[in-house]
Amino acid sequence: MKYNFSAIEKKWAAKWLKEKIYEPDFGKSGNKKRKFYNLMMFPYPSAEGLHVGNAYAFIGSDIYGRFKRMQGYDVFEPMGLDGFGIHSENYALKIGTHPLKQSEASEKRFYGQLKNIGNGFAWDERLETYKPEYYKWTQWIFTEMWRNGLAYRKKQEVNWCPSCKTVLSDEQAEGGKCERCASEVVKKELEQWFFRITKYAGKLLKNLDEIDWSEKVKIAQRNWIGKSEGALIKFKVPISNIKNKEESEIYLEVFTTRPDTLFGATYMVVAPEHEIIGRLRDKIQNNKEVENYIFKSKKKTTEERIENKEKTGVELKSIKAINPANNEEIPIFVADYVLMGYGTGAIMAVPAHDERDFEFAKQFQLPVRQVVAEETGMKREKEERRDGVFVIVFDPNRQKYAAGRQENGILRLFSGGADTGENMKNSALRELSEESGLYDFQKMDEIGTVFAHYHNSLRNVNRITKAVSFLVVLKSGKTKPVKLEKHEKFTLEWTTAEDMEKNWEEHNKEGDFDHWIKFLRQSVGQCIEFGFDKKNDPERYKTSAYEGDGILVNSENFTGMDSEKARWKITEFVGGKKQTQYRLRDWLISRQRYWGPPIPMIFCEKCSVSGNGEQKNMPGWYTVPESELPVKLPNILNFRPRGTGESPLASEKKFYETKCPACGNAARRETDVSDTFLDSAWYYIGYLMKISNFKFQIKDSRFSEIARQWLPVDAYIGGAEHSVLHLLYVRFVAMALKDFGHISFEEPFPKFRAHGLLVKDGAKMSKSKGNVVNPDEYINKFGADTFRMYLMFLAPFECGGDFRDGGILGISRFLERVWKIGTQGEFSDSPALGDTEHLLHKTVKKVGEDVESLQYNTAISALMIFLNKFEKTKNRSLEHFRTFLLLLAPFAPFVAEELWQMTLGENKSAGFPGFNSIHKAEWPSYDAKKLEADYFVLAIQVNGKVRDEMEVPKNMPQGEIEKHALQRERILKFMEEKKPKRIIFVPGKILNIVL
RNA sequence: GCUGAGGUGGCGAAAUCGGCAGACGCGCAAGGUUUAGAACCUUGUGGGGGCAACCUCUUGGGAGUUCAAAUCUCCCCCUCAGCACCA
Repeated sequence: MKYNFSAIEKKWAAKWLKEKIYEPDFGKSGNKKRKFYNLMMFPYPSAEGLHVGNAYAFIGSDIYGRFKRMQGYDVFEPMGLDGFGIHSENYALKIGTHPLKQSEASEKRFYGQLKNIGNGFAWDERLETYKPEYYKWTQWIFTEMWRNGLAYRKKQEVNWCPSCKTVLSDEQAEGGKCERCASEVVKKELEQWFFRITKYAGKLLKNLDEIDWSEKVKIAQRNWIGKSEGALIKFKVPISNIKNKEESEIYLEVFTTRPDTLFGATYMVVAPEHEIIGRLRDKIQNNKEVENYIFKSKKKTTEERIENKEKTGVELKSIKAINPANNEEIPIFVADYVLMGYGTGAIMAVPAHDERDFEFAKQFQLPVRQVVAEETGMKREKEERRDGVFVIVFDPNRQKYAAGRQENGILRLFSGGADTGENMKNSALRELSEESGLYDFQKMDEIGTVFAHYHNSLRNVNRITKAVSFLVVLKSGKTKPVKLEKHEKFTLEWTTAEDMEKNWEEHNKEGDFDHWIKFLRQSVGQCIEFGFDKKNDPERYKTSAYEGDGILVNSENFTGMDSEKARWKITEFVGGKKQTQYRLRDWLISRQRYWGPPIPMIFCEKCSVSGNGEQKNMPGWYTVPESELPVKLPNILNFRPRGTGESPLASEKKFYETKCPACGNAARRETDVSDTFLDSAWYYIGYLMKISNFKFQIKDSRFSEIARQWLPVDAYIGGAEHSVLHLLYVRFVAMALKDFGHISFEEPFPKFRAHGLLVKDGAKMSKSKGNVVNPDEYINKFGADTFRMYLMFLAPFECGGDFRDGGILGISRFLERVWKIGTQGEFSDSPALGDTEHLLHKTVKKVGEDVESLQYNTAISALMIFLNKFEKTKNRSLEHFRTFLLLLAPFAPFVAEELWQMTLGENKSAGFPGFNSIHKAEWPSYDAKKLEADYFVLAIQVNGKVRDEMEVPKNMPQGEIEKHALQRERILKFMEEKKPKRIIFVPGKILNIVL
């Protein structure tokens, strides 16, 4: 009999559907099985048909579901179409049809394809997000958000996609490109609807620690939420010549994570959109220049901002701010490296300890004041506290640096203890002259301070030195006689920066020279910037800000304090307050498009004027009463996006004209539709409502009983590309619904796994490359079973795989062989057990464990290994084969079912009522005692190299094994008559004889 | 630049509480079968050396720990993915 996969697949698909073997036993009495909600991300029907990437994800998820079903769970594996939204609409526009008509075609096409991949879908519960009975509840969720203060309208600069002609959320405009069509996103000021997802930022972040998700998705969400802790600090901006006294006390508030660096704040920066600019317009001397700058920076596209990171800005002349720490007057700039959307839109700039501020300060020649000193070297016990100055000397004529060469070859910097009361600078110069004889200087600069831990070998003591460094540039190389103390034995030497660094690095045990290396590098950097050093590479010796923690300097009473401790102390000192800031912004929910659920809101002009409305701060706005939901999307002909910032519905008088629910006067419906991601933010609940064709309501007690039984989802599998889109929104909506009292859980997916990306010949599949795999083609040619197994055999499911045509033949051969052995193979009444039995038990264990951890590739390999052995077995056991079929069933459901039924034999009438599908059969178990054979092959090593192998009975004691091993000819040869020094024995694996 | 993942035969990949590297499959080669081809079956298949038994080298590169390293530690190189002035 030939393996006719298409006939087999057709037959069983129909039978399974008829017998409803994949329909769970919802809420029926007597259902004692544990439930298992196995969910996969439903597709959006935007293109020609089901993408092979979808098929890959669905098959991988289905294998897990089938495994769970065989383990005795009542598995619910629903499927539907996410057909509302821009992607489906864009596709309809592209091929020139109406989205409504297109959706009918897509349904046919997608469901047809989905039925061919061999998944155990519960088809009765399928749903489509664009059906009114579904989007009624999408709209209801919007009204609930509104009623609970989580939906609001606000005018704000938003992301606008000129190609899709609509606004986008931050999540959908990552990297300045539209998530859908990859067009450049521009900024536009528009009034829009938002969901207050930021209210849940803390919970969204915190719960991540408790849910079992792929780590990379958790990391992506953590980064996106972007928590940082810091302080809000107010800077006074004194304004003179103002008559109104209140007006003269203006404050500029900043958010900072480093209040400990406040004494180093030498200027401030506000974002171009900051309100203070408009407010002080008259007071800004150069307001024309400022306005010009603001205009230019607004015109910059995101791409320009990313590509050209050079800092630009303009000072707000004639107004100043007061640093509250030291009452110093500091300038204020407007610069677009400060973003309005984060913190307060204004910063205190600490160029010494922030890389961006440092860059800006260099460009505008603003003072850089160090206030945190790094600790270098290694902390030791019993350290002597010292103060010291260190000098780096550069001679522009020689283009070389000076150091003292000690007798032990180590170069040292000219240095000395800083005597109390003596001016640091003078002390440094005095030491330099005494030790080197140099005296003719043209420039001297303080480089910086560090706290250096090191061991002083001369005196054999450990030290912690507050080390201040200076750079001295010579006018000439003239010298006078040196005055050295007894212990100072060294001579002046001119050397290159590179040699000096190399010298220290060679001797740099435990970081003893770290501070000198740091001083040198910063000094060379300065010398290059001043134009003295013309030889060294500016890139290599680039100066930079120190952003780490350390010990405070130049900070009045806080000097000497740990920077971490000083954060809160200084905040307190200046009357600031602690603040937790998130990067996450509110979810922009409205879209100026046609194909989506109309936002169910009504605006009444009259109520707005008189200040009436459902929400105090938003007069004139009313929700559509629940009894009137859904607000149906009208079937209009002119559905093309306008690009005016308004939806096509805004031209439909019949649609938008309505009456105010409060006062009864003429009012206008909202004409924007909601974001597609809201449709998919609750679909896992929708599948359960579909049981009653949406007659259950989310608030319904009958529904909550079903929901209690079936939610949350037990296993969710999908693509990592939705890490911060769908997967964040869906968690937020669940949290909100829980707080409103509609559901009892706050995390909808306690377990989520991201599958890998399927590529073709090493490249991402894309239409432009023409390397898109059409699943139908392969299913027609090889059958769904082969196709499924091939996809899963490529690589670990969570890594993705590379689709190469050649490999599919391997699986095709494998299933042909399974078929052959099942239909033509002879089974014995008195089967030989032995090795085959051991291997079978091993295979049951391996396949079960691998499927549980989604390592399908190695599970399939184990099945192949078993088949290879089974083919060679003489008296085959039918029971063995049928156990093998059970293991194969999740991967190749059709052929496994066919052979299972075929080999049922007399069991066919063994009292099973109805249809006894393999997919409802029990997953086999293994006997731990039968996992191992009675003997094993031991590798014998001599000095770690394998030299021989020996068959050893399972229970032979170590002593006896050694005795045998040491008698073997090959081993004796490699031992060369030496005595073993040590023998290492790893049971079942290795015996290593060390000579 | 930052973060995450990764680098193993001609290819997809196995092996990670350190214990025989390359399982399984593709491809390739030889043989069988066939009028011929396809399909199928058998055997072989990391590199170098040797008629052979066998020896030797090999997990991106370099050092280290160990009886033993793809696996642990340090340094460096490369690839992919995500983020990108987040104060």
